[in-house]
Amino acid sequence: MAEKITPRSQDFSQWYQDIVLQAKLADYSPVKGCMVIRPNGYSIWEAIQRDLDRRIKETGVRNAYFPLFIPESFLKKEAEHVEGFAPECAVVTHAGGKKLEEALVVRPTSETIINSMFAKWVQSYRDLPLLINQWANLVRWEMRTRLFLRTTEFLWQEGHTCHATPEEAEQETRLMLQVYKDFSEEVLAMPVIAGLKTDSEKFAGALRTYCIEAMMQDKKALQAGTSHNLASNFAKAFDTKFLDSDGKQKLVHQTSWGVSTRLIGGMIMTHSDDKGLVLPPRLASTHVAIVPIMAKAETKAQVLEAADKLAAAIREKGAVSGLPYTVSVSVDKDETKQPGWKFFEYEMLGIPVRIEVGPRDLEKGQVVMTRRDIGTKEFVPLADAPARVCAMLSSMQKDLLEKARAHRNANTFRVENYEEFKEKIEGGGFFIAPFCPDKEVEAKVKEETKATVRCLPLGDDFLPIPESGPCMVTGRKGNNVRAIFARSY
RNA sequence: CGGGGUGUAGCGCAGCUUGGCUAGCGCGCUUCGUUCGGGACGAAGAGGUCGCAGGUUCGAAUCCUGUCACCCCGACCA
Repeated sequence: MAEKITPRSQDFSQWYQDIVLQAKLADYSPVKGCMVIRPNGYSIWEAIQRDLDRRIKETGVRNAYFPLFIPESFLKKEAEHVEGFAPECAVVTHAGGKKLEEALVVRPTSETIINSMFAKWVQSYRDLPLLINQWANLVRWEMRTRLFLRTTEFLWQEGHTCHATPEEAEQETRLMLQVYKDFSEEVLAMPVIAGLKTDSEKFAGALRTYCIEAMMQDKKALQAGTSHNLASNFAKAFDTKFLDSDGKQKLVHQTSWGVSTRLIGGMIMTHSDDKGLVLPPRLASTHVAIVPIMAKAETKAQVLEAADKLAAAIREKGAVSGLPYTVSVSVDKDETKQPGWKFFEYEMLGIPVRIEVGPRDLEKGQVVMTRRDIGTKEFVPLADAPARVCAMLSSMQKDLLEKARAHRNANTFRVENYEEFKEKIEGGGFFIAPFCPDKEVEAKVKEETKATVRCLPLGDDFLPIPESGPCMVTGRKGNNVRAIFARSY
């Protein structure tokens, strides 16, 4: 039984944790840093998988599966890669009752094990492009963990592709970035900024890393997905070559890209409120909860019948409404819980639409509908209810995105100089400024302000474009680009 | 690894400063009855090696020593 949620909005981490635990999305596991995903949480992941998998396949990518264990030597083949990942690897040294000849690393990402196979699969330019994706679990032994956002083991999708030319690889990298951006905004209703990571933030082993960055309600940034142009770095290490049409042996150009269960955390921190979870309809496994008011014995049968009929009518209407999902309706016939209790529970769980059907409504030929995010009650004639539900689901999906976008835009600022930035960063938000990316300068900014360059945004999108000017931090002129600075998760 | 905090019933906590009788409270759970349009009420019940180990004492949840675990903040990262 869910207890009343304790609003602890002054402490965003606690608030977030309350939502996760009380909406029964996840639990702490017996192993520190790992997470047990409960059915409520997993159904969100299933919705993400279903939709994103379709989008990925539409680009021509096919699913496959590679092993959990990676020989230690594979990881060491790409110098930058091993340096980046070695500290957070879990390593199996014993198995079958004895010490292993070669230790096995539990995959922190699969570039190496996949390249060991790609090297065999790719022979000719006719084998290219090779477009592979896998849904898998990973282990990264981080120092600090957070439910959904950074757990020791997590679920993700990782795509790995090989191309004949650098141009094709770059095109694929950008294509998948766009897939992520569209997915994030259309399905999670989470607006993101697509951009390029600076060298100090890029993936270990990549030529370039692109990312999508979202703003949470506490105005901190969350990296929600990445797409890497790996160039031939791994191809060199694994000798992944093909014979081109010009008769020459060439190294393939590769990409890799992924999003994880972190998206669930981001979605929660984007939409939820002190009453609990708020689920965008496209992620909900139940869209409509009908609560029949069954108190009076003489009207009970009539109310239940009306509720069942309404549920059927909504399902029917949903099927022809053009909504990109099957509208799922539940009728709560549990007589041991009072209606009020049910209302609070459905709010906690984030069910998008709640409908009350009671004897007084039936007399007037109406029902009471409540949208989770705005919470105002609406009296709707029974006959109009199915259409109204579909319209509500559709507008809720849109409104959540717009609300989050408005929040982000209202907290995105231009800054002119470093002093101004240092002052304003205390209030949180995104800060856009001309910047000349440089490892040491970025380290200094992080040290002094706890903020990092989240990305160098692509395109103009909504962003206020700073006048071309001197680098915000160093004051140097020339070669500056727009950068977004923020504190992040 | 550094800083802070917490371990007492399934969950949330009080009690500890200043040791004392049978360790309390709220929620939840069980049974019965009345309820039911925003978290119902009454009655009766079940549930505890007070994180663990050692010490001081006539007597320890309480004092001392050690130890373990977890949470939050930071460093690392998706």
